[in-house]
Amino acid sequence: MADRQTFYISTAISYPNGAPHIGHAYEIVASDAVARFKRIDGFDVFFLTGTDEHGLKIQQTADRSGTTPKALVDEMAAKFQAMADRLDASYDRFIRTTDSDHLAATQELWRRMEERGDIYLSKYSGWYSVRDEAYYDEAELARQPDGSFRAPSGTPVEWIEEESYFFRLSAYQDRLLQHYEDNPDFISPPTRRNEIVSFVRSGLQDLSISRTTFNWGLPVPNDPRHVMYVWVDALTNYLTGCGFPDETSERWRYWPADVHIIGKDIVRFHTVYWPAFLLSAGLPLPKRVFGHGFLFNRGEKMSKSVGNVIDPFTLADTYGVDQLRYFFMREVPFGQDGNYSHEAIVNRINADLANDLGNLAQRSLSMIAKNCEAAVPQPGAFTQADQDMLWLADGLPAKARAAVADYALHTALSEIWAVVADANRYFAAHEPWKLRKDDPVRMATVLYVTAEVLRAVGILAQPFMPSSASKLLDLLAIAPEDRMLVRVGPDHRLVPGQSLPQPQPIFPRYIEAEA
RNA sequence: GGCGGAGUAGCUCAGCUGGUCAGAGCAGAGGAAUCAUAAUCCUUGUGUCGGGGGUUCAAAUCCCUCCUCCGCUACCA
Repeated sequence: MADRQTFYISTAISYPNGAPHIGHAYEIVASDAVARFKRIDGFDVFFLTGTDEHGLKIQQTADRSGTTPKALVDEMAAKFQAMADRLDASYDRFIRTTDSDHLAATQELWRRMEERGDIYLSKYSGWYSVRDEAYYDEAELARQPDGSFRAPSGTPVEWIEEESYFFRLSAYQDRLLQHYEDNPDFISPPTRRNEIVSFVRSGLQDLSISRTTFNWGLPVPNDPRHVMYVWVDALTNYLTGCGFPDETSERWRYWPADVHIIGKDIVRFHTVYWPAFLLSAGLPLPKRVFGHGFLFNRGEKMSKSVGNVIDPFTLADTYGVDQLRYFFMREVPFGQDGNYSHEAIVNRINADLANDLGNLAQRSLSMIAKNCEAAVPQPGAFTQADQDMLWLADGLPAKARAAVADYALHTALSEIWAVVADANRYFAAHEPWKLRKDDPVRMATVLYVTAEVLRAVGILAQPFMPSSASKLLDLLAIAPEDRMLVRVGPDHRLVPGQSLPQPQPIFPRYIEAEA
């Protein structure tokens, strides 16, 4: 156990200012698939997700709702966690930035950056729109006839000066560029890397990292007038999750993270600010940051006004958790934007799951149940065709590993389903239903080979569709300890004579409800 | 404006460092089979590989240019 290689993966922590939506669902499902994949590949995995609960907006929302920030985030965090559970996310910790150990971790990170001389007190000033709750650059403003300025949104702005602590981000430009250079995979996919490199090359300004205008946040060490602002607080969750600053914690072995899975909109914070903070604090940097794309509803961004906001719980209820997970990961190349629609989801469910895999399992296993005394058949000598089919299945772990190493989850699934398609062709070509009378040994061989393919596919499918894959492996009487990736292949074939349970359909077709 | 990415069959896209690269899946059409969740299998694409020019024996694949779309261009989580 202690010798196993660790793998630490995190999602971004969600800002629970509104209900969880499909974007949150997408991110956690994809991250979960990677976490599960690594587990069945023998890694000692730590999978972190959670909520980012401080900040002005939470405070304002709470004020508007006549509640307290803490009561609000307690309620909202529970929803996010419920979504993670509903989607079968196998997180090891659900972290909340209001957790007590997070205060200790964040203040310690602050102290270390301060010790390094990277934090100083100054004034944060700028054109502020009260109505937009945002600062604007002078270049963005429009001058009015009376000499005043307006924000791009048309709202009035005023010049505000506020005392703030700053982080000396400007000092890290060269070190960051060097790090990008030395670690080409640090930012993925490459298009995001290009953007960040270009951004950092253009020069970095110091970063305001505290606020005095609201108090729903973590206090700055030794200066409680200030709360830590946004990123110092939020990003540090990745350290808190594995025990920081207690380096004797049993979870500290997971740091540095192998990957932070995040949306493409927050790549900069994770690939510029975060590594700069860590460099300043003298901590190792995460190995990789992966910015995934967004899912759009028929090409349109979700918005309340358009009325196309979809509740992840409703999706799970409508299509099934595994079906939804499969769709997310198969339909859109991870890292790119994609679309979803009812038609597209139904098509995947019926074509890939029910027809290709579900039906293959059903047709082969029911023949075994009826003609092989409900036990793994005893195969005869393998022909070249049998051998070829088995080799294709045996090759899946290597292909899937390569794809997952690049976070190409859609490619991994594509490889797996290519073998499913091959198995359907193999099955049809050898017509075991005709062999039943004139060549039972040959029939048993074809059924055996098909079952072996199903075993491999079932093992490979676990990270993506945990409960369905588990059912499939149950139908093959595969013991829990035999469901690791290393069990795929010639050394651990199905044992002839092993009795099998009565086959059950695994992937039902999605039937359109009558209008 | 600057930097970067993309434009390939109806749809979604593979095609890395030039020579089976003109492809896959889905959708559509025809056929076969009946073990199976009316599932499966086989057959079927005359696409100017965004336009134009160039390099080369040979270019979606390299260079130039034009058109269109998209991302980033700092303190919003």
